[in-house]
Amino acid sequence: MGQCSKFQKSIYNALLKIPQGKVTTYKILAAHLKCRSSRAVGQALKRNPFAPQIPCHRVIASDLTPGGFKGKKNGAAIRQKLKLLATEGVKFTNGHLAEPAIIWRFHQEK
DNA sequence: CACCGATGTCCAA
DNA sequence: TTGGACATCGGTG
Repeated sequence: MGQCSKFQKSIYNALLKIPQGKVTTYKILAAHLKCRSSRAVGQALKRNPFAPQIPCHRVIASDLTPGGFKGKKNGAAIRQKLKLLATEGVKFTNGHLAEPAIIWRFHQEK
């Protein structure tokens, strides 16, 4: 972790607060970090050297599509992401999140 | 549906 | 120190 910037530490710390079975979005996460660019968050996650110990797979896009995983926006990596999420009880149907109600918003801390 | 600009951060030269 | 590249988003045509 010594190689990580404060920004990345904040991201990883926030990720660890997401309960199993819930997901958040790049935008929500960015807002929680007081960062106006969700893109910056996505780039940090791509660089995440600790996947999947740090649950970067619990972050999806705002339109409820899976987003990316392991640097890829589609392909085997995404299938693995969906599989991981399925293991945690998060289901996707027809390419989008089945139950938007499980989206984790940081405002309630529990 | 496709394109484009705004936005914060990281990395290589 | 600087210029491009991003696991994005929202607006617009």
